[in-house]
Amino acid sequence: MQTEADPVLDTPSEADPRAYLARLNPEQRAAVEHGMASGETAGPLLVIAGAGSGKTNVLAHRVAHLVAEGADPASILLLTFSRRAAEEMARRAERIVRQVAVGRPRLAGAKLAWAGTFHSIGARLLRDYAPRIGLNPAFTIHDREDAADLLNLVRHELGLADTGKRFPRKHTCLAIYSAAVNTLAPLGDVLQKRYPWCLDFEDDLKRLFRAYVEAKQVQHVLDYDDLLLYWAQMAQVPALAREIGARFDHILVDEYQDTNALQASIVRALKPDGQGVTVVGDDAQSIYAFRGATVRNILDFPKQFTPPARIVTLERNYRSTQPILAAANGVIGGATEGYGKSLWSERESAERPQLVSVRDETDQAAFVVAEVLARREAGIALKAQAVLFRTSHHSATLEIELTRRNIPFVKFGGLKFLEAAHVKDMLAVLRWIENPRDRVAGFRVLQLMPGIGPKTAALVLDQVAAVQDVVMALRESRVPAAAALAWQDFLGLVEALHQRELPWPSEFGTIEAWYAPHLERLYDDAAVRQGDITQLAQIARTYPSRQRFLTELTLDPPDATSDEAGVPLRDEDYLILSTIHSAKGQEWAAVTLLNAVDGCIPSDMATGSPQEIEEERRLLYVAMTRAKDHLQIVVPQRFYVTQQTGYGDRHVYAGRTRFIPAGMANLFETRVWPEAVAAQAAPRSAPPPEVVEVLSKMKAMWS
DNA sequence: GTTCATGCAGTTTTT
DNA sequence: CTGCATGAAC
Repeated sequence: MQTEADPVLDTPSEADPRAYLARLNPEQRAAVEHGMASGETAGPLLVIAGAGSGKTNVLAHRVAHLVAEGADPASILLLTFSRRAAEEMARRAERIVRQVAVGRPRLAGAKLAWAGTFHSIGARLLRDYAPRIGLNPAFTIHDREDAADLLNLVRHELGLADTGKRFPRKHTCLAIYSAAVNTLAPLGDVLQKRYPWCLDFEDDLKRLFRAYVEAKQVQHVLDYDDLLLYWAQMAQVPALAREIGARFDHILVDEYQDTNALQASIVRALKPDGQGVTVVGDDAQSIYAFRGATVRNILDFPKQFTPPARIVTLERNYRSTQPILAAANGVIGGATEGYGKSLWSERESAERPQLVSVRDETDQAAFVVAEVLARREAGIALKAQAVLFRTSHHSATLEIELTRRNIPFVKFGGLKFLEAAHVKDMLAVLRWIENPRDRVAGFRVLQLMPGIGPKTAALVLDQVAAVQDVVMALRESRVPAAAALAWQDFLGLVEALHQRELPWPSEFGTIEAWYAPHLERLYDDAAVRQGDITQLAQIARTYPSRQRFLTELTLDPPDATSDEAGVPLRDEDYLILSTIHSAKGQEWAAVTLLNAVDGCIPSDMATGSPQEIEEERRLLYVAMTRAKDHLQIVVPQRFYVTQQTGYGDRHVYAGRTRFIPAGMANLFETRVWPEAVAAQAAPRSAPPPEVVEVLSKMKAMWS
């Protein structure tokens, strides 16, 4: 995995303790030193950091500089978009501080205690302050699937499932709920704007959400949105806001363009005058509106304060060649609103980005494989190459081809390890032990046993919910005769776990042993799944406690999947496949973008409003600006319609993405692949027959 | 009450 | 292709 360039690593430690500042360009240095001249106070600061402009580096330097100049590292709150970004930032800042620390023991062991995502910091603060706001500090956290399951349970209890009309599905309900919470908008507005087909259900949805909130509270469960919402509510209480605000002298927020109204309100509540607040972002890279993020946060940030926040703009790009930037600037140039800026680079190159026409997705996959291998021959490791796409399934054909050709790859985005049923089973057991009121977890665990279905499970859970002593309640529960044997086994497990006979992580093994026969019975491919559980056990061992394991795994799940072989070893070379969203903040020597056609980018799911289309434009911009030296944009001419039998040839023709109109063609080198076939231009009715490697096999027989 | 077979509908991006 | 609801058989 490549991340943004890290000049710190390349520079030997110097004699001058502030030599690190000399490595920065004037704008970067202004951002790093803002508000730190003697007698000055650090007012609010907005850093508009174009793609590849050394944003991570500037933030890390600013944190380091703060510490070097006397700030307490424990009083610095660093909010990032992913935990990976937080770790990277902390690592760099601590490294710079160590360089300065010679003869200053206070600095030597400086650790950034409060660096993380909004959600993980929220979880930590809420555990701290839980007693003060009537929350149980042992709350468990529901991921999206769990939250949807709970909504579903509540929906059935309210009888909304059988109204005759088709009620929105559980994931849709959750999406609506989440949108309302994160944008701080009334339900009616959300429905009107984003879910007009659900308008008829407004009253039912309100009822559902009220019951959902109540259920979460009774069960001591928080969902993702609650981590922000409760934090924000806490910050609305003046005394608590002062107390929490005072813990942090400095608040720095990365990727500010992708924060939502709720997150902005938290920062504002903690630091109403903006003192000590630094936000960094790039409005041109705002790609999370679907999650409630609003580019208004960054556009309106300066004028929230009097006097307004200072703005520093970083336009010098250290990543890409000038021709790549020219093309990216061209794409974003069509945007309607934003902080005007134009990236420039001193990295000259004669190579323009390529626009490659291929016949269909099969040819696209073949093209990518050929080019990737050619570049590897030329000395560019697979890890330094990435294939990006708008939606997870766009890479399906390519994945098959890569597997067939034995080319290792890791895919980011899309299906998650934690969504596999057997992994969820194991986690549900742990969560239910941690929090016996967690009904979704209990419901799942109980139904693992043969003879126990929804009715019995619900009855048992009712009994457990009513009392303090869970083990006792379970022992007294009656289960059908068919389940008797499994039930005794289960009681043994629960008793052992509740008495904390086994310290973490050895209790994981106990649960694994209990689960093994159920796994065997429930799934045909138990062996493969057992492998995942072993992997989960490995992960479990790296956490100090069950609670930390559950919390951090939920908030920061492993995000890469490859094929069944599991994630390749660290020292192996592998190609990167990633959704554009998951590629944020990263860079590669060579980037190939798939399916650059209307319908894919912009996704035909997202052409409803001009704002949505603009977000798709920025998505293309983000993809293009990940490339350092080589950029290829592939345009398949037609797509075969899926779900037809055999060699059916129903297909649709697609046009090149509207964000690269004909007028921009001079910014690219246009190519057709494969070249020879283009000359014949013979239309075909079926995908090309696969060429079987017979010749080499013949030879191999005798070697 | 549980489990299994059948049919129908939906289908992006993620903390 | 998958998830979800429904109804029949255990």
